[in-house]
Amino acid sequence: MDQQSKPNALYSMRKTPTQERSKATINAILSAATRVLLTVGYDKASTNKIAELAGVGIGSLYEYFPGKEAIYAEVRRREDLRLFELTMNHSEPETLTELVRSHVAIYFEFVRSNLDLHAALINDVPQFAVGQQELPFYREYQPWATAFLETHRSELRYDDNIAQVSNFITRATRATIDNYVLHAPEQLNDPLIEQLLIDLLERFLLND
Amino acid sequence: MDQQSKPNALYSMRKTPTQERSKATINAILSAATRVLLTVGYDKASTNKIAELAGVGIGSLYEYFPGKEAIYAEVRRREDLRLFELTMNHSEPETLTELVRSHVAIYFEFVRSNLDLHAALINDVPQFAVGQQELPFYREYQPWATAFLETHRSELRYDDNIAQVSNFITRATRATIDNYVLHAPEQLNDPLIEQLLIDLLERFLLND
DNA sequence: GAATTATACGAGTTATCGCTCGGTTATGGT
DNA sequence: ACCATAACCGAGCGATAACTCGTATAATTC
Repeated sequence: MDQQSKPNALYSMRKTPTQERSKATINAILSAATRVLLTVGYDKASTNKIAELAGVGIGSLYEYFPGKEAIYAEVRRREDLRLFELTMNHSEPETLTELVRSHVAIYFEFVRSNLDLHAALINDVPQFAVGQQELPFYREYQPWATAFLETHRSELRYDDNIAQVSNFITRATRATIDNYVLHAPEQLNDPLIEQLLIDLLERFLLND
Repeated sequence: MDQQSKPNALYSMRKTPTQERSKATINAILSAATRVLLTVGYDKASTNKIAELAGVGIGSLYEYFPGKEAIYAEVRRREDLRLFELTMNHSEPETLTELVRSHVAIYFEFVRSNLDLHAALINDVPQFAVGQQELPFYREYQPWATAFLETHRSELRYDDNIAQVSNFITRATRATIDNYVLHAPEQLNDPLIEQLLIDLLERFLLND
């Protein structure tokens, strides 16, 4: 009864900060964690190292995070949130073609703008699938995209199972680009790849 | 001059075994490593634990592997090789449609047959992209697939950049299925998903 | 069957890690 | 001005990790 029994206590924060300086501390920790990840990798990153680089006492680190997993879960969550906002703040697309093109382009630009970090997040940082709350992007974007497809039903080849189709193309898009980030980052600058992906999605979706 | 200066000494084996019993030892280590991965995860897997479960002295383990990374690189390599053999030992496809269908089906079956292991390999085990030799599948399958597409050029929508197109669809296929393995494993049993992927690829490739 | 080489072993050394705990310092409310 | 509490601190403990090295045993060679 004494210990916290939240289901995913391992991956969420401990205290919720109220004052400004504590938020600054948390940011310093997350920023240092990012730098450590890029220099020594997830495996050799330690809470001590992160705290030291952040200029923060190790005790303070444990005030806010139960461990290294939670820190990197938060780094990932914030990046994911950033992607979501980039995607949604863009001008509302009118047509399906517009949707596909702009969202693919946004994700390409997103990973290109900080390639090393995203490669490290995809490759090194475990995703704690079990018990962790879903990432913002999948949780928020998915219903939105499904609704969009619904309103464009007439143009679609698949007018059934729209939710699953929407899910499928979201996954395929992100997964394919992530694969290039990891295994062939140099090709991300080749416009052909982006063109191929857009083609792939349009041909699949559109009732030509 | 004394120390080995192989570029990727970290991820390859030390001694190459000649006798039968040493091969058995290596197999025991790899098998134990797999079991440890599935029970405690990559992070908490240790060489000591692996050796103990394998019924092998810790000294013996270090005769063959420079560390935990190398062990899991080898586990991954062998699984990848198995996939390659499954794919290539299948009856030679005649048409593009046949190629797409059978290879997609083979990969679906491959991951379904040992879901936990593949999820762990994808999620937990770093891929040591830098300095590590490419995996067998990508190295061997890719040229073969490209050649196949070349001989079916007439049916293709893209008759240019065939190598890149071949590369692209291979990556997209694997990446998409892997994404389901990680984030929505239950849907792998839904025939709709497999159908969507086949559709996606055929529409993209074929000059209808 | 002796010499050589390959294989196996595991106690022990060294390093680092995660994390606590007792305590100090800063902030905001009243 | 005072107090409650939020934030910060870091020495140090216990656990566990990676990895070595001297030694013992099995296999192979000639």
